[in-house]
Amino acid sequence: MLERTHLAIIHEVHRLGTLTAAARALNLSQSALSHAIRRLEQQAGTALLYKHGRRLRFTEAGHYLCGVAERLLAQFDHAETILGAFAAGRKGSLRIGVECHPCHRWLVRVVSPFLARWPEVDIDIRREFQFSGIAALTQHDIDMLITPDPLGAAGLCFTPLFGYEMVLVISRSHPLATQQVARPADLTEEILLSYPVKDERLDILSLFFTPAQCRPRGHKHVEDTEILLRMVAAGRGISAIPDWLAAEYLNELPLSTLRLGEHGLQKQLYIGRRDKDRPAPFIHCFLEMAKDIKPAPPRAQGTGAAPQKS
Amino acid sequence: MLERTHLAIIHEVHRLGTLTAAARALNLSQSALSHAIRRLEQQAGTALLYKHGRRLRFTEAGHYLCGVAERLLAQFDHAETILGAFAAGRKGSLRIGVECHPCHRWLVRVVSPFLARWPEVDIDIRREFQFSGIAALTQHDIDMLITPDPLGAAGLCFTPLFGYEMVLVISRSHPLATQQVARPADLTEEILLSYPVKDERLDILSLFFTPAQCRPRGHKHVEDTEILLRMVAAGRGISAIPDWLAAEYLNELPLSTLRLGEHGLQKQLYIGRRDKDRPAPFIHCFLEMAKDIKPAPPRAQGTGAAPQKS
DNA sequence: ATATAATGATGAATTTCTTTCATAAAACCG
DNA sequence: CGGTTTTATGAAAGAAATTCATCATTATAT
Repeated sequence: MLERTHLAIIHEVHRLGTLTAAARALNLSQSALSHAIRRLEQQAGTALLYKHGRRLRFTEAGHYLCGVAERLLAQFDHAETILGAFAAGRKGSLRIGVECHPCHRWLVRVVSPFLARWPEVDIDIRREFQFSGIAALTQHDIDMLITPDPLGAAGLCFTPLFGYEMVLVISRSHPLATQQVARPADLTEEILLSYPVKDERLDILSLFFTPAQCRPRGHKHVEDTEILLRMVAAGRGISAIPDWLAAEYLNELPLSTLRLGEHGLQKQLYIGRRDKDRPAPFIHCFLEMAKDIKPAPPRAQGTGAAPQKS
Repeated sequence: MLERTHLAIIHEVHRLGTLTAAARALNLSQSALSHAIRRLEQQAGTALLYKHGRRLRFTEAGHYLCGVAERLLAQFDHAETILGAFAAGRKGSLRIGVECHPCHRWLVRVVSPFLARWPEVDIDIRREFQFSGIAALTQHDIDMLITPDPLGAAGLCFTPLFGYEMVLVISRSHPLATQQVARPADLTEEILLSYPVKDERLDILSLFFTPAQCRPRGHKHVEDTEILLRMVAAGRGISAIPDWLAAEYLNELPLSTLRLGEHGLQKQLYIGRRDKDRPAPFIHCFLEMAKDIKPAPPRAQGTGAAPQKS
């Protein structure tokens, strides 16, 4: 079997001209190389070197192997370099699961500086999970999960990122626009617009309507935040989004925000990872950077995570 | 050090899913693979596999190595195939030295069928040598030498190919054209046209003029046979070429041929090779094919090697 | 020419590395 | 739960590579 060591020997003999020099370069004895070449020749069934004077010359087969050696050794070296980058934690991939649809804009602001700092790390953001984000994290389908619902699961740990309040957004021309607080009973004739997520994962349903044992008249899924809010502004429905996201659009669109119930629908965003396996350094770094970046965009600095009253 | 065996193990584990199956495929025990992977991981400084249930899954680094393995193993396999072709004597290169300028046309007729029969053998024909063809053969610069002058040298053996006679070619309108035999003294006013070869390698000089202690009036070098003979036909000079080569042109050009001296200048073409190293099968084959093909071209079949009388 | 240095080849002894064996631990399945 | 499948591990055995000592050959210098 042709091995890497054989290629290394062939290569050094070619480079340095003599067995003795090649042996020095490889930290081996001349005898070791001589034996190794002889073994290889026997296995290959063909001579690779022949004596010319007291030097060695390559046969055709040997010359061919020389070329192979040069190419393959370079690939081995490269592979080991990359492996070293993996080992040093410089290289890797970070698969981030996001169970919080409107978080996209915030996430982009975390990811950009991260990618600059870790040029060898690939980021992959996933929003769809076969079962749940928690399961995906446990099963190594993702490496981090950003979620407002840190369901306890063995081997996972969650770090809080920031608190926020889910607020109701309605058109500024809506009859309720003058109110501060919305109650479920006020909204039974409305069309609810939401991201395309299962009902049980919509807080406005599970934490607002369902406890009051009522539902909105209709429910439509909208993928894009911008479109969703334009539909709300046009009076085509109502929606519930984080306060900081609403703040971004209040100047641009004719919208009003109302608190959902007496105390508001307070939420907290968490970032979770597997506790068991010692995380790569860049995972730690991502966590730190995520904690530092608040949801408010730069132009609205100072708004912070404080609930936004309508 | 990353070795081929490591790549093979990684590859099989990836292909078959379990260590046990991979071990079967590699004719090793499951334990051997487990130890080998563990050693590799320690050297690399990073995990490559981790347990998921009772199966194994690849880490990112492991996945990367998987890709490397696929590429490199294919290259190893290919290299071994080629090496096998070298060993079996199917592949190689045949560097043929030719010390007989006019032999080119004959050589082409040997090489063509040879190349068809040995598709993996490269042929290289060389006419220029640093010192001599014999030296080139001895020093492994060429593998075979076609020469009319088989100077004995240790470790070489020569096989006769065919005999021929060097004949004088002159214009049909030359005063001597009616003669059968030319003598040196008849030609002292002529211009000798020859291939660009050192004087001592020109038989007409060393074996015809010099013994008679005379020389032609002039001597010019011409590279191409066709041009050389057209110049002769035009009365611009005389030349000496093999009888079989002259025969090819007698119908096309107004030439006459004369015997050089009483008994003619009889020559024999030999093919030489190094005796010491057991030759590759295709070298043997080339030798056999060369022996079978006579200098007369197909359209003049039957002329054979018999000396051609003018 | 002859001595000297350089180089490769070789066989036996040694060392190192790999592989196996036996067994444990964990996980899946009915 | 018990049986089966799968990986992990330590010790022993086996295989393979390496070294040591030495010889043969060739080139170089005296």
